[in-house]
Amino acid sequence: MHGHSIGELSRRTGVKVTTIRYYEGRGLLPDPGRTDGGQRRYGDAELDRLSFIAHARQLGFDLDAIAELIALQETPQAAHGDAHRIAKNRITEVRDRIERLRRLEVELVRVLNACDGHSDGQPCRVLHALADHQACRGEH
Amino acid sequence: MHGHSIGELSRRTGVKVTTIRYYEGRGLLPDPGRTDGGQRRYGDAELDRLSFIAHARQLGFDLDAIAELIALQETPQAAHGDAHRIAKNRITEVRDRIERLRRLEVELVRVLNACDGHSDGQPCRVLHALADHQACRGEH
DNA sequence: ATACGACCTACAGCGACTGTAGCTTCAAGG
DNA sequence: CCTTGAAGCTACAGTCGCTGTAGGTCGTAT
Repeated sequence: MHGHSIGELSRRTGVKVTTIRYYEGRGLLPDPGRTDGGQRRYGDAELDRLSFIAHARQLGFDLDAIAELIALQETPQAAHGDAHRIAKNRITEVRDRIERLRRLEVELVRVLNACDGHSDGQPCRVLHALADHQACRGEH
Repeated sequence: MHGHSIGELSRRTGVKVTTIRYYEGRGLLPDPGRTDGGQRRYGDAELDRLSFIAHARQLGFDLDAIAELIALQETPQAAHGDAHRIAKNRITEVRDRIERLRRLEVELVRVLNACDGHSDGQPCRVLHALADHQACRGEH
């Protein structure tokens, strides 16, 4: 038997078996060869491509962006502009997300500090602070 | 006619009409009164609760956590511990997320810098850098 | 009385998987 | 060669938090 089984690909890339099949359904992986019994057998090219996908996913690219990047890989010349654009978009997204999360953190700390945790019998002021949107005007 | 229509609640809270009905289905809002014709009519208590939910959602609490916070509001005494725990968990989540995004940003910049964008005819090195998981060991 | 916007229910779809049910196949040990 | 058990197969439902659609009804102003 030559070729890697789907389980072996899974072990080597950390991508779950069901997810690999899902990627195939989405067109990110080609229909691999099959054994007589109908089980998938992969070559090293598929392993490389799956590693690429896994890494790009960890970097937060969505599957459409990854499909586009794969298409660029297949036409190596003149792909710089597109690849750079996709990567730059992603960096911008990440920076925006960080900025928003930082403001969130500030406000969550404010909410938590609204109550000292000791005024027994009184409603917790955290709950009140959560209801109060006035205090965080412009933060989100 | 007394009571607010669902559209009025929507306008006042910024929560879409369909979303308000969805919250009702999820048990976050009570079954409100209805007109003879079957349209929902809300009081101020529902408006307040919806504002609470909207604000908590903006802070990234999931609907289960919000349901728990609402339950705490209804039993004001001794709710401090729970409310603080939920809020602290959220802060921890947000900080983790920021940390991971920061590492992501560093690596995305590395990926983008892998190619100067000018070596025409050669495959773009951004694509290679995306495939190469070795260079970012331990980063994610 | 009519027009028209707002409302109603019920259900399908999104993204990126995950989990389940109920099978079949492969590879190793006896 | 035969059995066993892990690994594989398909197909479809469920996750989360909505959003959108279809096809109808209601409320209010003129």
